[in-house]
Amino acid sequence: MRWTRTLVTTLRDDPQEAEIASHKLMVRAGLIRKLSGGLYTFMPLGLRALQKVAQIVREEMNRAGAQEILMPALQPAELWERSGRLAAMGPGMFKLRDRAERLMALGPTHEEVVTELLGGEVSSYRQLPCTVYQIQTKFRDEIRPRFGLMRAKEFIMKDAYSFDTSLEAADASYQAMYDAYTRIFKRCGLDARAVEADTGDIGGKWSHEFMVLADSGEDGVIDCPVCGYAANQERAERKVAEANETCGAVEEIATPNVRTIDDLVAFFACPAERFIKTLVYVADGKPVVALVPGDRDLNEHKFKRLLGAKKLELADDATVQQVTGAPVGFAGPVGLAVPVYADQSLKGAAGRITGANKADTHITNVDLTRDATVAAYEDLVIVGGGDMCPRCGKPLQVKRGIEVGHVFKLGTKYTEAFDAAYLNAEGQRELMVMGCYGIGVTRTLQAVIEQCHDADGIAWPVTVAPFAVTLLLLDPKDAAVCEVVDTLERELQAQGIDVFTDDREERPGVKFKDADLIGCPIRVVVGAKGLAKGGVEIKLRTSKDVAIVPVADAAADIVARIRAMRQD
RNA sequence: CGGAGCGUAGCGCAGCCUGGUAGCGCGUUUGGUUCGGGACCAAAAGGUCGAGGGUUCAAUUCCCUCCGCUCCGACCA
Repeated sequence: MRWTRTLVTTLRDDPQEAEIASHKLMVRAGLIRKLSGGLYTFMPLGLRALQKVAQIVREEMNRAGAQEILMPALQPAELWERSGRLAAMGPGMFKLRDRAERLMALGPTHEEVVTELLGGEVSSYRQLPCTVYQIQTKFRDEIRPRFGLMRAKEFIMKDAYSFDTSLEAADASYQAMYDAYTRIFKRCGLDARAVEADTGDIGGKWSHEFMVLADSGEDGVIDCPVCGYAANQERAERKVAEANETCGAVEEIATPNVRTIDDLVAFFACPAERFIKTLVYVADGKPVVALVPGDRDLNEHKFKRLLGAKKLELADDATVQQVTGAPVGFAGPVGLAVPVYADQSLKGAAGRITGANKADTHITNVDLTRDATVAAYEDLVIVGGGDMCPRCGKPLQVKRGIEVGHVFKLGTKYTEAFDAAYLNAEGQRELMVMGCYGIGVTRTLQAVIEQCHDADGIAWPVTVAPFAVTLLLLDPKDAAVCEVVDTLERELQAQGIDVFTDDREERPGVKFKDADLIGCPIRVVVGAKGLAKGGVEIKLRTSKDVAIVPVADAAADIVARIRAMRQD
């Protein structure tokens, strides 16, 4: 392909809207253009790279035995009512009405559609197991679209769904997808790892996320360097020792205007972990209280899961006043009429300081077991670096990660809602057991750039590069140079190699800079000077070495280099 | 939605505080000199100063409302 015949406009300056490297580079290299918040056009170079990623996904899905289908993005909302997710998704789902005023939705995911579909198609155990997938545009009315393609309102997802006769069989389907994911991210040149994850709204019991480690990642990843335990920070657990403390009688202390943990630390001259933070929440309309050590934050995901609540939010000031009888800042666990849950690290805690449920007052020498009624001691805090690994007890590390894929074991949550049953060998109806598996294809593309770039631009892995080769035509008016370029292009294309030729009337410096920015793995320079020195110049994007190769050997040399890169 | 900031030419920005209707760099067009790591000279095109309202003789500038965008939190591939 020739640059002068292609819509590729590179930018010298970083776009004002972009914050992270991959987003800046995608805009600067002319891969994407923004239409509006969270909505992007793929330009020719960006689309080529996207299609490379999609093709890798497709090949590995097929290899894992999944069948490609394509479901409608536009779906009747009634389907979502049946699964109960119309409410659960809430404003996160794009909704509209057709001319008959029927409520429709733009699919944010496809569990409902696929379960309805397979429920009708599968009637016998002989048809199982069955895994289907699609690569399709999804719509989510994100509260805050961010970082270009990382969190967009419209994005391309590969979603796969497995249907099995039993939990054991479903485990095998899950493992097949897990393995396929590992291969997909490796082939994309990504350093991705699977971590234990929270299941969120999709539901189900168990899930793994595939994380690309990057400082710009939106998720915290907890990682044990000793035993290999890895989990999303939302789910990560820790090992704690029980407190087993004792103390004297409770004492009231006047603490006018001392509300926050920082205030308390200053007032009592005592470390934050000696305080008990009392948090009032409202779970599905009912107030509940969570206790965590003063130096820790509550993990709302864990609390929500423990309560089995659909909705959990921090109580407003009026509710706090009602529950504790005191203004915000003086809540404590003693004498509350609502259920109280405490972090496991507070089991046996005594001699602690907490709110007195009375304005401008705290109490000391609190023994939780003696003075309060705690419904349960459970793991409730956000695990951080330095906490102990739940498996081996060694210190954990925190890293940042980009979630590029997620695999779930769903069980029968959806097959039950849609009565998706089959007849087993004994002729009895049984619900199919499901799994679902997503890859953010557009996000994966950006993650590749986030991981593969330097100060000069993108450094594509050969497997997803929009072109394997950029050919710089340095002297477009020199007939000999043009002929070499024509021949090389032909020879490489005959071998199935994508070549992007910079045939613009630009000075060499401009072409070098743009070639680095766009970042194709191999750069070939054809110019009068080079030819005089004996041939064309071949350089890898990731190396400084330049090889001068005779024109006659150039094509073979390039092909060999690409093969070598594909091997890695 | 809560908090912070921004909106001036295709892109990146200045001007606004202290009103007198716009300027710089990049890019684009034309001509010339250049030509191996983002050249130089000359000329030119390109702007409802986000939208609406208010104050004023006069608003890009001051005030109000709305819209859009970006960043920090809850959602997620």
